[in-house]
Amino acid sequence: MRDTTSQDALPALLLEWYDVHAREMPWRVGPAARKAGERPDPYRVWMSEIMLQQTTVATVRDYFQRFVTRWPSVRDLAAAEDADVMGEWAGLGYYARARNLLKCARAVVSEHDGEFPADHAALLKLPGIGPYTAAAVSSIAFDLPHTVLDGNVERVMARLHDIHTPLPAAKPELMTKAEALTPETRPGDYAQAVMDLGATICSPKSPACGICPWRHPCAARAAGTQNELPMKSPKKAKPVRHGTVYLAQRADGAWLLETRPEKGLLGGMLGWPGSDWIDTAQERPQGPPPLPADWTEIPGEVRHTFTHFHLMLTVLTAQVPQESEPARGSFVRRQDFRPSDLPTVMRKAFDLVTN
DNA sequence: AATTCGTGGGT
DNA sequence: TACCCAAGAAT
Repeated sequence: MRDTTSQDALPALLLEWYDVHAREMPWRVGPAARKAGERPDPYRVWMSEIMLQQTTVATVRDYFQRFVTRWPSVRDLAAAEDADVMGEWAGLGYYARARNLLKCARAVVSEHDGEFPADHAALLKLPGIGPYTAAAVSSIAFDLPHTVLDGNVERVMARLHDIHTPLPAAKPELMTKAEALTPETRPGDYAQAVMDLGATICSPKSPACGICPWRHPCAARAAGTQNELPMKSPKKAKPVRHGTVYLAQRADGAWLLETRPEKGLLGGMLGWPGSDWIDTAQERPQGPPPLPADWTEIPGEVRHTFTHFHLMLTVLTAQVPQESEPARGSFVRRQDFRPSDLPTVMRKAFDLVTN
């Protein structure tokens, strides 16, 4: 039997589902409380959206709690030291987000009197806020009818309309479809509802079509193509790169660390001095050590995969005298050093040396 | 417009 | 093991 659901009925169907099945999150005001007039704190909504970029909810929860506990307001965050914010972000990845997080907080204080603008265009101008996040903050925090297009919405729209154009080429078309469905009433709940649907029902693998509020109007389900959508352009293979890092410990126990340059991989993060990382060289790149010492190679190596390459790191370590003068980096006393301040690949090197 | 930018968990 | 995937932005 052909579906007779009107397109106009889709938002209401989804909101009805969301009223019952909304996921609970520390930054979210649930549908019942929102109906009672409660609004989420724009600072917390913004913080969560930045953290959630390409990152799972499960991973974000703990980071979010630590950040808002340590910096409860945008003014607190704007006043923070760069190194403290980068250290707290360590392990979450995509470190440009942390650098822009600080820039954005400071811009909100200096240019917007410490209040996030509700205006979509004004949000777009802030560091680290792109089309998705501007729509998410304006809709979720201010209940304005803007359309979020994230990976969930792309998948839901591709299936709902049985669109076979591969991503990312399909994005404009998917955005048009998503905009056509965005309601004027409860746009904030609707935005969160589509994403919840994509995360819990219309999942990438084995979607639970039988319990989906949109199962009747879904074109992919009718065609049986839901498991193949969305189509994606083939991705390139990852090359292997090699490098060397040097872990020097001073007589008093201090470790030799350096803050990486602002731009590029792991920009602004703490790390061990070392060589450049280069593609499959026959000989391992060693570079010059940060200071002359009796360097010992640690058996085994650090293997780590980034977004676009695999890395194999040789780890060298040395005990050096108290009066050492390194050519690079500076010694950090043990009580000032938390391994959790390191990005994961650097923490792996530390673990290899200390375990 | 194609690349660059992390990480952990699931399969 | 290897690949996929997650509330993308900047360049």
